[in-house]
Formats: sequence, structure tokens, C-alpha cells
Amino acid sequence: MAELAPRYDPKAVEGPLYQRWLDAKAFHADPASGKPPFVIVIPPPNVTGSLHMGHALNNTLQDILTRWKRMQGYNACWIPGTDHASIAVTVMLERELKKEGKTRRDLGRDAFLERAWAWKQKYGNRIVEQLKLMGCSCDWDRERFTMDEGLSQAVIEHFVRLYDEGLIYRGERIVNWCPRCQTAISDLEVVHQDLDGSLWHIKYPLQGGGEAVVATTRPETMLGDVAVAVHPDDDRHKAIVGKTAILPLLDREIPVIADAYVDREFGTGTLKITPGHDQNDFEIGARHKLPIINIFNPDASVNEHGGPYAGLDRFKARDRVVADLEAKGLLVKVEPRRSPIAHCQRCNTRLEPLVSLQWWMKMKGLAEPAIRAVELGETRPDDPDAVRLLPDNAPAVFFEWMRNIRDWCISRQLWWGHRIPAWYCRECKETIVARSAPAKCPKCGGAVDQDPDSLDTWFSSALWPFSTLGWPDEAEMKRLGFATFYPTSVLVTAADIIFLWVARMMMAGFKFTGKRPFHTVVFNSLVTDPEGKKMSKTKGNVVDPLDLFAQYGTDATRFTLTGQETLRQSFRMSPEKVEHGRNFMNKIWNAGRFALGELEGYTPTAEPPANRSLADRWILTRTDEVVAQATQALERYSFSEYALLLETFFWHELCDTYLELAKPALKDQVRRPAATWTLCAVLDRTFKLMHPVVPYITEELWQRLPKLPGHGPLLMLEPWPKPAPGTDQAGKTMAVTLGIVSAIRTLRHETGIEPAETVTVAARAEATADPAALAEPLKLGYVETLCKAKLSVMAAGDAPPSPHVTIHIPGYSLFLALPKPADPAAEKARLEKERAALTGLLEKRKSTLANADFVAKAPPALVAESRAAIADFEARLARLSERLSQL
RNA sequence: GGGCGGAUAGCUCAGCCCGGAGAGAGCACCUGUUUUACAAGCAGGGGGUCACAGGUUCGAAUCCUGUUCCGCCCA
Repeated sequence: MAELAPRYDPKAVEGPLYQRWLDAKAFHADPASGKPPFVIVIPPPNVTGSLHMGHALNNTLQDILTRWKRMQGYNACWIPGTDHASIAVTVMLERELKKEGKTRRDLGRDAFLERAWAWKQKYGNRIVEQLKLMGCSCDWDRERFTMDEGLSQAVIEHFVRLYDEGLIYRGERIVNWCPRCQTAISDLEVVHQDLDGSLWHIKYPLQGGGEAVVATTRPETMLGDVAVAVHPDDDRHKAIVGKTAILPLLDREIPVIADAYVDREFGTGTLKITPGHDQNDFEIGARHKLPIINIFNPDASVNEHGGPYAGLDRFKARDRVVADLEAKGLLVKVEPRRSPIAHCQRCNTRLEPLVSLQWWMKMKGLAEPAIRAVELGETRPDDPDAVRLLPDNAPAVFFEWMRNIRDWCISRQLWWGHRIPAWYCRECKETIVARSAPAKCPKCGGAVDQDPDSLDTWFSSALWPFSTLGWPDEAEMKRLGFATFYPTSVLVTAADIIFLWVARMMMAGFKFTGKRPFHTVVFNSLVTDPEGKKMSKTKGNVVDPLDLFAQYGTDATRFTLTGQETLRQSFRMSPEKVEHGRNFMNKIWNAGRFALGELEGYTPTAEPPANRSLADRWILTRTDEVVAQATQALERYSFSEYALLLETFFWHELCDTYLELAKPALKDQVRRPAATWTLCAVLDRTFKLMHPVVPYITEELWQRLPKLPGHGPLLMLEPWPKPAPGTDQAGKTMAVTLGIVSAIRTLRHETGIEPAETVTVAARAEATADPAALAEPLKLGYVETLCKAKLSVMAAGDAPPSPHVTIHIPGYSLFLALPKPADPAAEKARLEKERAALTGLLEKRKSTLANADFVAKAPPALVAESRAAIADFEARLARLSERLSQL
């Protein structure tokens, strides 16, 4: 067997192992396996994307769950794929085109799409390859892209069915219009930024004398004003209702109306009504049957309705309007005002609300089953229609939005994406929505043209849990195992797409399959920079996970992320944290190295040898306990707990204690068989337990170590360990020994004894001590091994060695023999400190017990424990006093 | 404006759901240590009014109410 390097080198291990798993088809899920399914669909990353910290965390968690469930005997199926990201790809390609001095319109639809596909062929696989680097155990045979043939068919089915049911309709409404992208976007793609602006107070003269003063943050939109509104109960303005105002600059006659929407506290309490460019005004306009005037071109320059301002950019138009109003003496005042301004999430351009003809989806009814599912998730999570959202505050966020849901604008004036399956007759203007292109108008036989627009990307993502399983094509569903794998099991995703994606998958899932798409949704944390700020390229505070993989190893990075994940809002990430993960990987590596050296040529039996030592029994019991705890932690999605539990156990119990105790045992012909078996068995179980989070290092070491009979070729396919029911008292006994060891180590250090020197320690047992506890540790020399001290238990009447220093721990007084008397002052100071601490504890316990309510109401076990503690403190204090009096 | 988090050692965080009594870890710091798995190690140590104020309770970091500061989401 080749010598292992003293430091773990992830680069040498990761690539070949991943290939080995692929070659063994270890990630593949066969629908016919007969095992219970466990299914995760990946949140499909954007094809333009490159792996960032959020992906690294999100996919680590999915891989942990998938690998764990696979080992537990589930038919684990992790379905990967990518999303076409209509607007993101468009923005990116437009940036490229801009360098050539072109727009996408210069290029034309077909040429633009050709370019987009070429780009996707070339770079679309980048993030997939990065997921493979991460060790993700996705079933790559199932990889899908949202614009695949099958998934495109699903989108058409989605559209046609909902249209036929009247849930999709076309209508003129206010949309969020991005003048740069020149498309409508949905409410959820809007980012509000608080910006400093002004509130302009403008006089609108009234016919027959007088005036109304309106306050607005957007004076240029007055070009589209069709009314002035006041609150019907506002005594200040009641009198002007029904009069006609003259819109300044354009001299248009507009009515003064009364509407309860008007906020009397805002500005002057008089509102200008612009139904073409404000959602609320649009609604008021509809109530009062007012006309709608759209004053903007698609690029947000003023159109022909703007009279003399036509052709001006919206910001120039504002300046000109304000200047003209001022010149006419119609500008009353200008107040500074900070207000939220809508921006395009993708290109950060200031959005323009405007009326436009778009396709919409009615959401209210679709939302109901999803709301019910989450309600069930809170009350009856085992119900087959329940969807449990984690962490516990997620449902509140979900309900808030879902109960106030608004219709969704699904059409986009973009080309990259799924084109809307609607055709319009050139002759009779009939709208035809169909699964395939009609040759001619079914009504009049006229020629038809397909709607030029495409659908919101999330319209296809909403179908992901079942479109990836072949829906709606029966043959594909059969081939891909829809019946086996749907509904899926758990969704792990980032909280920022709870509405964009998660809610919509639930709505689509219930609508089209009649079933929930998954039973549990886990929202992972946001990974921030070390200051707690969101990472962003513009801020330059991005930590690249690929750099971390390269510098510290994939397992170290995965482990660190997992250790931080408590499903809080966010956690901070820095390379320094990963350094600790790397150190732990190195610890694991070296424990493996040690074991390999000891176990070369060894073949363990199925059953443990009978003469296991206390340490053997203890570490086996502890392993069982950790198996149970780690499994429970995963069941609760307590990722941090899972990782930290394993670290503490492996590092401090297995390495620091057990391996040290095993060293002399392995040199002893009698004790060696039990020690080798235990070492083998414990590492085998521990590597299995750790495998889901650190798959590479565990697989690599496990491959090299002797294995118990009955194992297969790959750790990742081994069964998850099951805890044996433990009745062994080894834990209690070891705790006594370890307490003594710790006390002696402290004494050694405080008295400055040379590290190499073996000392003699006599232990006097208090009445509270278990007389049998030290028998085996003494016989096997555990204390000597762990702290170079020859320990003996004093018989009744024995005198402590002289000279000595003393320490009193629960159950024992320890006397450490010294070559020469200790400095009495120092010893006295040390003992006085001990006495002060003990006295404090004793007093606290005593006062607790002095409380009659405590004795009456606290659990009896606790009362008994307090009494025992008092007895122990008193015994130790008595010894202390005795010793102090001798000084 | 509405909803949701967070505040525990110098720093980063567990613990809190389900209250139990000497509050933990890692990093950093101090001391010692190159012993054949690992100095990316080992051993020891110092360091905390668990944000603040009330309340509930025999008992509160943990449950309830309020306050302050920090953050996220929605409008």
C-alpha cells in the first residue's frame, strides 16, 4: 500500500473519485428499483451563471440529503438541470451586441436566437461542470434544460389549459415597463430603491375661477392626467368636486372627482389622476370611467400625446415641464422628498409604470390549494397534501404574499424563451390559442400571425418538479418514472425565490398533477461577506467558492458551509473559516493514516472480539450515540448540528482520547485484536456518517482501510449505520478517568512539571465515588497514557505522599507527589481559589435546597442531584480545609 | 407603512422550539510542547450582568410583554 502524504491533498483525490462514482453509475436512480423514492429537484441555475457561494451552500445541502437518503436505502434521485433565464440572457447578449454597436432589433429575432443558442452551447454547461467539481451526486442522465423539447411542450400545455379554463387572459393593464429591456416585467422582478427626489406642488386652474393644487413626485406625467381627485369627506376640497380643471401646459379640460382612495394627509390632499402611468390611478380611472392616456414610447421618451414635449426623454421632459410651470407661475413649491423608486432587477434601469396589452394569469384561485398545503404543513405535516416550510417563520412570509396575491403578468417582449402559443387573425382579429400553429383562422380562414412575445421564465420553472419527469408526454413520463418519483420529496432553495418559484411550483403542481410537488421546503441561509453584507460583484466583496475549493479543498468548503447553516436569515463567510474546515479534513486524513499503518493486512471479523477494553467499549458506545444524534440532526434538517457533532466526536473523542489509548493496546499482543477491530469498526461507521457532507475524503480513506465483511465497492453506496441499543456503562466509567486526567494535566502545568517526567498521583475516593470505576483504567494504565501519571487509589488510613499538591474533583481528592515541597504561598493561593469557587457553588446549591417550594415542586431527581452535589462539595471543602491547615 | 429575523467571550457562532442550575465551540490571545497519525498538531490557561427593562415560574440565555440598536423581505 502506498504511503499516504502527511497532509491531505484534495486535488489528488477529488477528480478520480468523482469519475469512479460516475463510472459505477452510483448517482443513477432506476424507477424500477422497488426501493422507496427520495427525490430532489435542483433549483435550476441560470445558464448564464457561474457557481457562487449561494449555489455552493444550496447544493451542498441537497447533496447531503441525497447521499444520506441513498445510504439509508432510498431510491435517491436528484434531478439536475438549468434554466434558460430569458431576461438575464437577453441582457447579457445585448451587452455583447452593444460593443459591436448593435441592438437586438438590428439583428432581428432569428439571428438573435441563433446567437443565444450558440452561446448556450458554448457556455451553458459551465455551472453544471462546477456542480460536478463540488461532488454533487445528481443523476446526470436526467439533466434537463427549460427550453428542451419536452419542457417546452409542458409550457405550451400549461398555457393552453389555463387559457381554456379562463385563467389566462389578455388585457390592458398597468405593467412595470423596463425602457432599456423594452419589456414588461412582473412585480417580483422590481427592486425598490429609496432615492432623494422632490414633491412638486402645482396649480391646476379651475374653470370659472379658483384652483386646485396637486402634489406629485412625477410632474412630467401630468401630460397624461385625466382628472383631479379629492377625498369625498374632505371639507377643504368638497366644493370643487364636479368642477372642471384646466390641465396646465396642454390646456386640456379634466374633471374634478371624489374618490375615497385619496390620502387627505398627503401633500395638499388633492391628487392628479394619470391612469396610464400609475397603478392606483388606473384603478381610480376605471371606477370613474376615465380615459387612459399613455404618454410614453417604449424607450420612455414622450410620445405624440405629450404635445410640445413629444420626443423628449422622460427626464428631460420633467425638467422642461417644471421650468414651464414655473414660468407660468403655476409652481407653488418644491419640497425635498425621499421615495422608493422601482428599478429593473436585471439592468437596474428606472422602471416606467405604463398601460400595456399583456397576457395575465389569474392567481387567486390557484393560490388556494397552495395556502391550504402550507397550513396543513404547520398543523398536520403527515397529511398527503401538506407542504412543510422550514425554518418555522417561513409560512408567515408565504401566507402574507399568497393571501394578497395579484394577477401575474406572464408575457415578455423578449425573444429568448418560450413563445406564446397564441395567434391572431389578420382579417377578423380572432385570437387562437393552440398546442400547434394553426394554418389559417378557424373562423374566417384568414392568415394568422403568432404573438411575438415570450413567456416569463418562471412560467416554465413553475413546472420543474414534473416537467423534468416527462409531463405531459405519457411515454416520457413512463420512461422517466413519473409514477415513482412524483411527488418529489424535499426542495432546498434560497429564500429570495419563495414567491417567484416555490409558491408557483406549488400552484402549478396542485393544478396539473393534483398533488403537492414536494412535502418539505428548506430555505437555506444567505451567505454574506465577513461584515454581514450581501456579496455582489459591484461591491467587490464576492468570495468565489471555486477559489475556496482550489485553496482548501471541496470537502473543507462543504463542511464549513454546513457547519454554519442553522437556517437563519444569513451567515458570514470568509476564507479564514474554511481554513478550520481544512484543518479538520487534515485531522481526518491523519487519523486514517494512523489507522492504515496499524491495520495493514488486517481483516476484521463480522463480530467483535470478546475481550474489548473499557476504551473499546466506550468508543463503540459513543459511536452508537453519535450515529443516533447525527441521524436525528439530519432528520430535523439541523445541518450545523450534524456537522459540529461529527467534528467534536471525531476530533476530541476519537482522536484525542481513543486513538491515544489504543496506541499502547495495539502494541500488546493480548489487547491488540479487540483494539484493531474497534478501530476498524469505529472508523467505518464514522466515515459513513460523515460521508454526506465530506464525500471525497471519506470515500478515499474508506477505500484504503480494511473493511468489515459484507461491504460493497463504494462507501457512498454502503448502508447508513444503525445505532445498537446500548446498555454499556463504559461512558460513566470513562468520564471518571477523563476527569482525573484533566485535573492531573492542570496540576502538572501549574506546578511546572517537565512534560517528559512521569509523576505519581494518589487518589482518595470520597464516599460519593463509585469504587469500581477506576479498576480497569488503573489496570490498563489509562491515566499514565493520557497524562504521564502513575495513579494509585489510597486505602483507608493511607497518608498522602509528601510533599504533594492537591486538587479536589467530584468523587476524589488527588495528591500529586512532588520531588520537593511546593512553594507554600503559591499552593495556598491555588487552594484558596479552589475553596472560593467551591464555596460559591455550595452556597448556591444550599440556598436552592433551602427553598421549600423547590423541594416540593422541582422534579425529585433534581432535588436528589442537588443533595448529592452538596455532599460532594462539602467533602471536597473538608479536604481542602485540612490541607490548608497543614500549610 | 406592513411582515419576518438577529443581539450570548475581543471576533464568528452553537445552545433557545421542548426552562433545570458550574453557559459551550472555533478563531484570536497567554503558557508549555517538535512524544513516529497530524505544529493545518497536542496539553494547560485567561476571558461572559447571555442587548436593556418588566413579567411568569421553585428555577429564565431559554417562555411572555415592552424598549433600543442591526438586518432581510414586501408595498
